[in-house]
Amino acid sequence: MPRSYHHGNLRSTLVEEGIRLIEEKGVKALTLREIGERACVSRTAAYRHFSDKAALLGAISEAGFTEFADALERARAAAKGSFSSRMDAMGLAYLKFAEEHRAYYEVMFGVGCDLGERPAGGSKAGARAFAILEETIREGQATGEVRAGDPAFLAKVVWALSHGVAMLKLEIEPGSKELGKKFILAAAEVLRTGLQFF
Amino acid sequence: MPRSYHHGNLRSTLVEEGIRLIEEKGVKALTLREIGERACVSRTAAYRHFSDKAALLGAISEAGFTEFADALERARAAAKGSFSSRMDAMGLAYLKFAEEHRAYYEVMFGVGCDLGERPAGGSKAGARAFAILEETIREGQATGEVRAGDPAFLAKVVWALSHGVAMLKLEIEPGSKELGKKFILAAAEVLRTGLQFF
DNA sequence: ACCTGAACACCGTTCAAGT
DNA sequence: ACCTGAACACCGTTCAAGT
Repeated sequence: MPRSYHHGNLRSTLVEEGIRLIEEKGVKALTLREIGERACVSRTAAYRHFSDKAALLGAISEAGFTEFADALERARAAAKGSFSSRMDAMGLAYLKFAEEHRAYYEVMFGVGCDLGERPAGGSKAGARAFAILEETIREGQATGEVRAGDPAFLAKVVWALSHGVAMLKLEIEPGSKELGKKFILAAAEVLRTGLQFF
Repeated sequence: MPRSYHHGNLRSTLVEEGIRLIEEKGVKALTLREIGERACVSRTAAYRHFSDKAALLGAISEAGFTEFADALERARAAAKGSFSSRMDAMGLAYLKFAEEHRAYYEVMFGVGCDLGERPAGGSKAGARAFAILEETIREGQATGEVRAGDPAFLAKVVWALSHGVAMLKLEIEPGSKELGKKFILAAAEVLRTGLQFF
């Protein structure tokens, strides 16, 4: 049906078109004017649903964290073995997400913009992703594969290391799939073996 | 002396004023117009010395990497003991730099802009910083504190992990000095103990 | 060779006005 | 309640013109 004067679900449409645009042309090309045009709406219509361009970016970031948390959860569920196999699977899923959804990842982690939305703080889905990681570490502690200690702190270190590998892969060695895999496996091994010595 | 019509060293002045501006108001406030104004020059004068705004950002990034490499070198020279003490010192210096020169760090690693200049690729001082890290790892291998293997690859992993910790500190837990120290020491320990198991 | 000033094609954002 | 259109204050960049 042809859309009426009142769009109905403009908010979600703007987020979807924003994501599509960002994936096609990058963060810098993400302009309220073009998002509006793609949504067949005036370039100022977004201000009825978002206080700001930063707020729209925040919504896009939140959608990204939702997909991200889902990807981590799927990887963890698929690897039904030991702590180490789950860590490997989640690490590879992390890198794969950062590779395949570079634009998402950039918005989520503030690369290319300086919005207020932060990875762990403020994002509901980001907190969910973090909880998945924390739970995995807790399991590793239960089986004795990870030393005792605050799981939240250990999860933060793991996240930081994963982020570093993803960024290095993205910014220093783009395009090299094999090297990326080698990196994440090496980091996973460091985490596995190293965590016991904290 | 009052400056004449021909500035003389406009290029370096623009870089310096750019750095000052970015440290004061952040990456987003870095505009060619205000840089020009601060340098007491027209807003288009920069185009005589830089092809682009991205080129000026590249020069700022290069200056940042020079300071960064110097900081790492000082930390390494000051810690004249074992591999582990050097790793700790360099790790803390890394985090300190990211904290105290947030703006620099953001430009250097593409947070807040999408310029072509990349950490290891393209930056001369960045390559120097990397070489310092690689050399330290080489020494660790010589004394048996680090397992054998391609030092460049190990250095990349270490860099990635350090970057991750710095970013996490910057974006997830800003302001907490103690937590940051705890992080970098934990990561350093992971690296130390984990590197032997690669 | 180096710098300026006006001009152009973009932005985000505001606000009175339309439906 | 939701959307539009004109307007405003910004950008980066180009280019003929000045020194």
